[in-house]
Amino acid sequence: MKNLVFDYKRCGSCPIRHRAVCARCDKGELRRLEEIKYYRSYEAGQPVMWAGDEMDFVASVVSGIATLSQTMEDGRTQMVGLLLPSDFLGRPGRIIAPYDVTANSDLMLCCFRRKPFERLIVDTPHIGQRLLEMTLNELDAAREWMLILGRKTAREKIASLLTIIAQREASLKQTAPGDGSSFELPLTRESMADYLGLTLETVSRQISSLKRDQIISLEGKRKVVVPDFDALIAETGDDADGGMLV
Amino acid sequence: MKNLVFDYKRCGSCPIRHRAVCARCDKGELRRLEEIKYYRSYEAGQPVMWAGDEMDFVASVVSGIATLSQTMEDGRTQMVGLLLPSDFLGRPGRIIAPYDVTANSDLMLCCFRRKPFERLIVDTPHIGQRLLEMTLNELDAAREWMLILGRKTAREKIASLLTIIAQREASLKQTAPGDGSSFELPLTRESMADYLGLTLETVSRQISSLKRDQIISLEGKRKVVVPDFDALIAETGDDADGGMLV
DNA sequence: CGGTCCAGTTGATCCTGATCAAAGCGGCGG
DNA sequence: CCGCCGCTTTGATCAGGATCAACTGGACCG
Repeated sequence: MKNLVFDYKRCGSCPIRHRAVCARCDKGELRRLEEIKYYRSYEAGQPVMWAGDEMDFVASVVSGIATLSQTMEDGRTQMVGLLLPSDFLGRPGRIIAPYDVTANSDLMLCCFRRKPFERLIVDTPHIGQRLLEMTLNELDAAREWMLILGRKTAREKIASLLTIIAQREASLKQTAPGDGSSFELPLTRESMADYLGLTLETVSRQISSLKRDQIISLEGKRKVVVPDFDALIAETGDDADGGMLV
Repeated sequence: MKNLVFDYKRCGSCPIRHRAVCARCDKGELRRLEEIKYYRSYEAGQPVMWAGDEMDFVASVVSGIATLSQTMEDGRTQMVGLLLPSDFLGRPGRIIAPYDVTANSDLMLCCFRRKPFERLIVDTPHIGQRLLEMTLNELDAAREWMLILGRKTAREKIASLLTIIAQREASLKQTAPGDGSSFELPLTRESMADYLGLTLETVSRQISSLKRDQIISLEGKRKVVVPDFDALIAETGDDADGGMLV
């Protein structure tokens, strides 16, 4: 989750400053990337792929939000991944999508055709290493998320989610979230509920409660203002320095 | 989680048939592995490392059970990883342990010193690729686990855990779990509770309930017999073929 | 044999978050 | 302007699992 400072000079030819593949790529590698690259856009709510579909590309999120989720037969759903701009989607070496992927807002993907991308990984070990690093980061985030799902109260869950989003939005702008910081909530109440293993009513109530206790305030429905960031972190149940800063 | 058929012939010089590094290693690579390898054993209950410790090795589980877990300040704990024999522990490229690691039964690790192991990865791309594949498997397991934690009832959680353990034990023996199969439960009620985000009382009650409904029976405290495996799977809430078979 | 310890079981009660229901609030098209 | 729709908020009630507490049974030991 730690922010990667993109190497703009060296990555000039890659329009999205792709986290996985640009920072250390030479001219030839960038040319090969350009050759297998194309863009796709999706409207809010549109499915990108269903679990079980064949994946013919891997991709990087240029703008918008995508979610990974699992659904049970009776309709219960759990979000298992949240992809913000610069996040990576797809798994080299896997052909079948393991989860439903949905555009949660208007979404632009920078896609790379899977087969030649896999060849590129084999030829270019540092790309493989970067993918391993990113996958380990995702694994850490997933395990942090497991603690949230398994052991936190509804209020702590909401505070944790707000903290995570604030930190990720800040890291995209290369800053740290501080007092008075504000950010757009890119999720509906229902998506937040699917993220946290709650119902949308409980999400709404807990947000109202945090508002009542002056931990946050809302401008409109979606913009969140955090007057005292440490106060928000205190509500997550984590100790001040550990946990969420992965 | 799919079982890897070890290449015994080529890995003869690696006593543990290490999943990560043996299957495609040549003589020179195996020699380098031997040079940086050593064994460590731990008693049941003994900590292997704490979150925040410096890790000077990566390792493979030879025998016994290890768990990864996170603990909140007030003592609530969530298990985030369960390592059975042949599973891999550690993260090339990371120096600080992200979670507590505990020996949950007598445990034997085959360790590799971290620094030279990382060098070996750089020199030997197929090891890096194998690590990426294993990490993706762990990520899939973590996300399956998130669905369990976030959306399943206590009874479904227990059934899911039993299914997972049955499948992993079976895969170590290169078989598939079937009707009448039985296995050792390697976890106490409390560990099961930490795995599933429940209390140990609830775990005990749900196991009793499954016993009462003839879904399982127990021999002693730890040996579980499953007369009808499909009936157990039906209790997990997953559809028959998807989900758990990752 | 009795005593202690520990993992597990079972019971009674409580509380958090789910469920069911209704109403508020923009935004948008006619 | 109205009516409709999607999203959100709030209220009333319910229930699943947590909590607190007592008890069982086996292993170990003097």
